[in-house]
Amino acid sequence: MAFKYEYARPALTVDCVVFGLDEEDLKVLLIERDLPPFEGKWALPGGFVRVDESLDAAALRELQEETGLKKVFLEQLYTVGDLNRDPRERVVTVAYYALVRLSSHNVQAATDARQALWFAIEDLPKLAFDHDKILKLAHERLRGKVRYQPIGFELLPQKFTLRQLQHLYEVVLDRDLDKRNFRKKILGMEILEELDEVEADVAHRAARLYKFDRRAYKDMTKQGFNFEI
Amino acid sequence: MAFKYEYARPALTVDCVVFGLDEEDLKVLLIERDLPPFEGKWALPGGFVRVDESLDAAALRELQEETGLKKVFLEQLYTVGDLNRDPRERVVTVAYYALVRLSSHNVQAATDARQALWFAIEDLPKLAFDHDKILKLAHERLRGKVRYQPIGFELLPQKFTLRQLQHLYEVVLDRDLDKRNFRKKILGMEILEELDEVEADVAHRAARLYKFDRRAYKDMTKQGFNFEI
DNA sequence: TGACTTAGTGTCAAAAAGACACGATGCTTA
DNA sequence: TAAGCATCGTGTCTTTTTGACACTAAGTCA
Repeated sequence: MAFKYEYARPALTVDCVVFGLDEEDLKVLLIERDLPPFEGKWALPGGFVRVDESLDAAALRELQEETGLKKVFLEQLYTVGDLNRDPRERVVTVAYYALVRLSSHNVQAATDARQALWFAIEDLPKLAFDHDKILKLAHERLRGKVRYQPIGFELLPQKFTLRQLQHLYEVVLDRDLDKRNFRKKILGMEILEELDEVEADVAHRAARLYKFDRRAYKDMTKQGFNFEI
Repeated sequence: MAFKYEYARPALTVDCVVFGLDEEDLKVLLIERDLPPFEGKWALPGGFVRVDESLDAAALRELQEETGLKKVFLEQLYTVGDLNRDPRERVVTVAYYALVRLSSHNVQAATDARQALWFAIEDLPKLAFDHDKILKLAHERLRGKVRYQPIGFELLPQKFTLRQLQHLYEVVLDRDLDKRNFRKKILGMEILEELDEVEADVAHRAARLYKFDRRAYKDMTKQGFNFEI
């Protein structure tokens, strides 16, 4: 007990809502807690912020420690500080959300976690603390933001088909999109680079692959372009 | 020094970017600090979060203590936790932004503040800590959010003319809007209640007054309506 | 009562969104 | 190796939305 303060201080943590996408669903990565409180319960990966690391660094570190994920897209979501959200003491948590390419990451439980598993967002277990609220908030943020910022690409492989891209928006926005209108719109933006490659290992005509052209996008935003699906 | 912890903890504060609108400009409320660090410098109103109050409550309390403002529209903005943002020690701050009806509030400096003053957002003094970054972030958030959430009304008196409403958007979005198109659009939403009253004390034909019909807006959002300017 | 200031109003053209269907391609399998 | 199957890739037309644009009406002031 080496650290003493004149006034009581809340503990400070970070928690991450990690989204991934497969052929079917939008998924969220949860860990099974290995320590009390809520031992054995599912929860968002997260943990205490060290006094000598930034909030972003803490989120990245906890993600890696508890799930093995590195170098993911990460953005701050909201800070939750209700009085009794943790049974031990006052804990304020800075929530983040992350987007990962599901296919290219193997998750692996580690520190403080028995296991880390992907859950379809439509089929979640009960969560520890107020993590269900945080998750809901993250889902709403994702749904809102994906429409006017090109963050959806973070959920896809670097090379993707227009079908995959459309599927992404259909899953996240939870509504069907018209194929021809979608293609017209997204290609009209000129932020996709058309590759001389088609998808492999499909039992039908293979679709062309595209890449998100981040440079073109940045240049265009400087000239007032607004991404919008 | 009665509070002891096993690990060092960052201090936790809240800071508020308070926006107001007058006939000319978008303004921000700043306080002149009465204590070190940055004594005598301008800063955002804010202060330490008590261990037994929620973050929102802390923001409201600090606003009232330092500026006299009560019952304002308040929304969380972002949490900043860079390592050396405070010269004393590690301080993490949860930033809020607030919108007030400038005409109907008298601000008054109190605890920890020599004075509280409104500054035009185009003409700000140098600020303490990293408050300039927070303010910029708040300004961007306001500009973005005002277009798709009806929060602008918080900056106007309860009864306002369409001219005032248009002026609000012109100031916040920093571009001119066409009078007829603006009126067509906003009246077409059916979220304004037309009053049997006109503005008073003007040296020309008086304009009709309107009220934001919050109930109609809520009903409509449930049916999928999306506010957008 | 005339000058001044702002209120309040509609049309038309351009652009964007949205509905809609079929031949081409490439793999599978009988 | 031909027929079947699944998905790819494409264009037109209608409706809706956006945006440009100017004058008369009302009320105040000198």
